Amino acid sequence: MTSTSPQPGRRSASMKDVAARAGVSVKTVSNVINGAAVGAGTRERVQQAIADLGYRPNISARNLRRGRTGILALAVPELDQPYFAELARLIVDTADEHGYTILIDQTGGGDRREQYVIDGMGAKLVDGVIFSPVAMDRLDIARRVDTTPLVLLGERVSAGPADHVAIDNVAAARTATAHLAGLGRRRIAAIGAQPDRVQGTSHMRERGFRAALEEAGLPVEESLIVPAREYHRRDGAEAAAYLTELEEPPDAVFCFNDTLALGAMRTLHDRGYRIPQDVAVVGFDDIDDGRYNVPSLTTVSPDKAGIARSALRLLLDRIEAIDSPPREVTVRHELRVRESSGVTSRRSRAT
Amino acid sequence: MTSTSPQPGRRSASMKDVAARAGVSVKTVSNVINGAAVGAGTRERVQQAIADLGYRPNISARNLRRGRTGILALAVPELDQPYFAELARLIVDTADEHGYTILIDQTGGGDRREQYVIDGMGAKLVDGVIFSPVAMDRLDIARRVDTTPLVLLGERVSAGPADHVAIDNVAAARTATAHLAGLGRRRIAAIGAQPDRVQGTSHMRERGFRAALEEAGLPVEESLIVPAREYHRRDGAEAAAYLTELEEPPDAVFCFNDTLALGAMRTLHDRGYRIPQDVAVVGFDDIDDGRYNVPSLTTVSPDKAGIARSALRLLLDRIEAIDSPPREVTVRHELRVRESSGVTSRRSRAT
DNA sequence: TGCCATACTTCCAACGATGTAGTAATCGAT
DNA sequence: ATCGATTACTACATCGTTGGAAGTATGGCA
Repeated sequence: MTSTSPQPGRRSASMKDVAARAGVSVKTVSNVINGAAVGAGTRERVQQAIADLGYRPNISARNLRRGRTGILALAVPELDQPYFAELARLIVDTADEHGYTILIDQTGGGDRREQYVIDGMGAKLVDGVIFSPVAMDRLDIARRVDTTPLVLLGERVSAGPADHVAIDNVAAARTATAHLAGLGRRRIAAIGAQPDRVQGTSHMRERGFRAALEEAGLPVEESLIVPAREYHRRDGAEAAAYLTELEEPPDAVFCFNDTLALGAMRTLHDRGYRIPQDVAVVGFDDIDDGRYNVPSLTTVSPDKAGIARSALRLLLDRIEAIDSPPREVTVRHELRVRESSGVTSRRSRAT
Repeated sequence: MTSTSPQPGRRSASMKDVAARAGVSVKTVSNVINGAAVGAGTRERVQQAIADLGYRPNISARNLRRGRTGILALAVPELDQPYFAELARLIVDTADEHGYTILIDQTGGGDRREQYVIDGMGAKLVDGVIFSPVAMDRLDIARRVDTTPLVLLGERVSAGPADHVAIDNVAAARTATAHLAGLGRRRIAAIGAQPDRVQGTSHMRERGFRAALEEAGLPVEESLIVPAREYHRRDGAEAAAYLTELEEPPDAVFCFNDTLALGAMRTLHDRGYRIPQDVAVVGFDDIDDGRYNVPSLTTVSPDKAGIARSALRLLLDRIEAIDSPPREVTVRHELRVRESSGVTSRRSRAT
């Protein structure tokens, strides 16, 4: 350690300072940093100078020159939805492996902020965007003029206008509902419909739900399909309250996500229903909460790590080859049967 | 809308293109964008050209010139810890109000990534950092040479080397423990100790716990103070398993965060303990999950919005006045008593 | 010894925006 | 009509970095 004080003034060291100290040209310093061919002795001296001065490259300048920033945006509606929090974690980690940093944008699911996202986030700041839309539909995205590479998450829009990663929501919802029907349940409710949206995840899950009922020979009773404005516990709790007040309450509920299910189970419990004996409950997303809840929650488990990996791969590919046709990736999912629709052994360990 | 096609080639429009189209100099375009004095007619023309070309400023270039980026980093250990997810949401929203964008860095609580954070995140990319440390202690932070403004979250280090926002963890833990003692509990356990750390949140909470026991005239039994490596549900579940296997299990547990508590409650339930009759449980953080859990979780509720606001204010102040002495902000907290330590009326609504 | 390939290194011009200095036009006051 | 002040704009240098062209040793080979 021959280090001297890192910097005399406020301004931090630039390549010029390093070059002066090492007695070489600026470009040579650049070459050392970028691993280009440099003589061993020179390299040594330059690295010493870098250490002495505490030099760190200025990203803005580098990006200006290179035309890219090394930053990718992840735009999700709400970070405190466990599903998005878990997904964000995986995406941040995966991006890190590829040398990218993730900038998280929280849209709140509103038009204005989502429009802002597909318009390229106000400035040339990110090299690409992974976007989980709520308000924007296929048309909005097809109309976009911005050229920032974009990957869509979650809403399965066939032959969409952009790269897209999703699970087969219809099939997943059908499996979940069929599971309930297979248990002998006959009045199966759904929580999480969003009738005001024409497309979107909720719509897919509702379609799968209806299809499964028909396949099982059960009537589709509209009063058992309960809308939920947001997908928070509160909304699930309210929907369940409504269901218990029906003349003939359901004996099973398929919730379009886990937080709805957790909220619903809370209300069901408060009103004296036993789960799963009186009402079986199935959720969607497989968040950590559901595993440890009492009772633990049966749920559709999407391959979140697979979503993160695929989204990043699509995005990085597009950054390199911007004109290739849009691709669709469907990630696998599976049904995890737990206590809320199965056995309730007291001593069963959470899975 | 007199807009023509946004861009012919791949390269997106720069100020030069806008200037050419509007028939003015580049600087005039810059002035229009930055709100400097420009004639009404000229402004009009320039704005039209901006719209026509779909021009958006290049952040890298602007930053290179201005020396700031408009980006703040938020470094937290894990995004899928609900506490951090909820906090991140608030911080993102608050920063947005101030015209800043938040770049989220997930440290995983490890040395390497945390060191990277206090070293300024590898390059001059962000204007400031809000950092919730796990591995780094006071000394590491005092030693840092990087000058990027830094605000620390969560770990109360008196007269620390940097701006700092926290709640009074000792007092909060004491209140929580006193609450349990006040219910007549005599064998009060704690989950979440981290003996290998000298400082940090866990340490503060343990101190408060011990203090409360002494004040209540209860013996401090070391076997009832259970460590937890991480603060996930799994760790809470394991710790609770250990506690139930003691000769004389506890009649109350204070968990150092809510996810530990939720995991612990799951195990307690599995092993036939009734909550709160057999074991009362108190958590820390007031995450949304705890409100809807069965039973709902008594917890220490820190003013998260206050933390977000204070952290941002401190950071923005420091960005402007880098040399002022470090400040400490203590945010208020309160105990939210719910079912896990109180009444368990079946029909009680979640709060 | 002379010539050339090889291996480093330097010089210069960008990247896109903004600050400073300077010029042209306009205005009011004399 | 003249001056100074003000306004509206332009030209140019600059931020820190990298790509490419050009330059300079070094060593090999005839």
